[in-house]
Amino acid sequence: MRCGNPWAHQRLVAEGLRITEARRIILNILSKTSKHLSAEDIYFLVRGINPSIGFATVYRTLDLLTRMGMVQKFDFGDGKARYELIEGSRKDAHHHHLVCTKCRKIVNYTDFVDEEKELIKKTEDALAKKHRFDIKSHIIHFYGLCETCRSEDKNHNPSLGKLSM
Amino acid sequence: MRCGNPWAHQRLVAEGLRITEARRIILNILSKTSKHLSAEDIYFLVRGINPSIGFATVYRTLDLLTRMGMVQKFDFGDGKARYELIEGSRKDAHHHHLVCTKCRKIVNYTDFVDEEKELIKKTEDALAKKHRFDIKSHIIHFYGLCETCRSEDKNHNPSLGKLSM
DNA sequence: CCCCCTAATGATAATAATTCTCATTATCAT
DNA sequence: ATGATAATGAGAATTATTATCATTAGGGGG
Ligand SMILES: [Mn+2]
Ligand SMILES: [Mn+2]
Ligand SMILES: [Zn+2]
Ligand SMILES: [Zn+2]
Repeated sequence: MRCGNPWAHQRLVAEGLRITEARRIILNILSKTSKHLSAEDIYFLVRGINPSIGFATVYRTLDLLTRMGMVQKFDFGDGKARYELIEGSRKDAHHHHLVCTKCRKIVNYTDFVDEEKELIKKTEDALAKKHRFDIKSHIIHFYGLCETCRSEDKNHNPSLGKLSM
Repeated sequence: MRCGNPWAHQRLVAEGLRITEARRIILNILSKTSKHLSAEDIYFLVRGINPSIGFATVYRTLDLLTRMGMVQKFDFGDGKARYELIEGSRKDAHHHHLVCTKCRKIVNYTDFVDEEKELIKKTEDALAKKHRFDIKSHIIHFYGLCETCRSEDKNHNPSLGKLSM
């Protein structure tokens, strides 16, 4: 059972879980992208490789990997969840997000993580002590308008746009 | 048209929107709590005050207030959105969240915002410049186990619990 | 205070994402 | 290779949220 991802393979085996084709394919897809794929996105990519794999299995697998802590599930404000493999499998490190509220573009950023990392760590420790939490992870999202959407807005901007119902 | 919230009242009027009973009630509910209410939670509270108000109006109002920037919509990982009034109406300031992934308890924290605020600001500025974004808001969530859930876990913890499918 | 325009609403149907069910299949320890 | 059973595929079911549309009520002008 050749698997492109020895790290992920081991984690599954360590939990007594089986290495199935669906899991292999999904892990491969996730490890090859830095995009933020929805379950449906992943389903279509999976079915391009093996059309016999079902949608439910994609959901089940994403949920499993999320519960195992190998995948992080995000909500960026459109109706659907997005998934991303966590460091350990892909080599690029933990990062935060910049989200355009208009066109839904998502930017991963790892800049400034030096200072940021330090403060996050400090905050985590202090919060853990103060609120008696065992902190496992965090999510940091900045929301705004990307360059494109910002300039588009400058033109036709009647106060606040279509706000009424 | 007495309204418990002059600030909110003005914002609505300024946009040419009507001050309806549903809006008044919902704004009042939101301004009286620091909980993280779902649309359904709010619907039941609303109907305790005026049972003739419909669920759709609750959704519409929450969406309107969110688009106006008076309410922030959150996803804490359970299937439903949660809503919180933004500073300006309630007097307590912007805050971040600590979420227990087991019992779903949510803690608002405003501790450490001094250092945090500074870094957030710095990060925002740097990101705005680097990625040409006009940043409007951010969300910071820490996930982990609260004290209760942590100690419960210590007892019966077969490796990783019910992980399989 | 009354009228009128129309934004806003209530009831309910419709959507869309996600989860569940159950018969069948495939993984893997033996 | 075989058996126990974890995992799957297909599709039904569930659930949160949104759309539709006839009716109501907010509020400016008289
Ligand atoms: Mn990312
Ligand atoms: Mn909060
Ligand atoms: Zn954009
Ligand atoms: Zn807890």
